[in-house]
Amino acid sequence: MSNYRNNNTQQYAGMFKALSNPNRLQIFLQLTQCCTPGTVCNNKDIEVRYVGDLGADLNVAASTLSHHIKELNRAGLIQIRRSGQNVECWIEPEVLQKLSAFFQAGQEQ
Amino acid sequence: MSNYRNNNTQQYAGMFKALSNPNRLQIFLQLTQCCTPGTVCNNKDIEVRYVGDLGADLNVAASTLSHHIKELNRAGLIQIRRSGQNVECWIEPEVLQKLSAFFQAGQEQ
DNA sequence: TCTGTAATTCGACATATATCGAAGTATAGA
DNA sequence: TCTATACTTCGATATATGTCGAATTACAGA
Repeated sequence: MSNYRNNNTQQYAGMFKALSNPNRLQIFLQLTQCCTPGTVCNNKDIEVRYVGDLGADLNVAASTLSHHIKELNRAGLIQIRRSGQNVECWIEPEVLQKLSAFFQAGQEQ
Repeated sequence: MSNYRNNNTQQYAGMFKALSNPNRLQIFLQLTQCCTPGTVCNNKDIEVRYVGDLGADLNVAASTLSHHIKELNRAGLIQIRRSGQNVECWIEPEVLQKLSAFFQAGQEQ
């Protein structure tokens, strides 16, 4: 047993732990939605959202939201960057590719 | 926001929670390995293992192993069936497809 | 029926986590 | 410099989780 997945068990377990909380999963899913309803999608754009917006329909305290953002970032799932008063969040496409491939690896043989 | 992923947030969060424990993730990964080292793979076979074997290199008590198997099953990630003294475990291929697609959905647009 | 192996259930316990509110920091704008 | 907004940090707390060992159940074989 020694393929790339088994060598990174801790890392993946950390990602899944971050996604195991329904509120965090919602935040993550919002960041995977590439365009706001009614607009045209553009392949090349990476969707960026502000922390505050991500928590808008989540019904948690600001401090809790901040905590969740930090956890997602720590797990390597999202990137964050301050922009004035706001903090921008986004997902690097490689993260989604990596996770998708993780579950495909078992199917291909 | 209303695609198939967002409508099943709880279900997916449950799966990720099950995979968030390193020992459970190891068990899951073992079940995705379709053939034992040195043998020839066969597409058509679903890999089945006994509970005891899955815990062989895990260093947890039998009761803990049993608990983890139950959690994985409860999350819908693995199937179990008693076979004599042993209990067989396996992953339905659709589960892997579903999880892989979950992370692909954000990339395709 | 007895024995041994495989697995589960149960109760206990230490640790981790989700959440909150209060207080603090960072930034923009008047 | 003052104020408002966005976000973070901190401490507290209730709840969930991972783990164990002991006891129990399921089954196979002598």
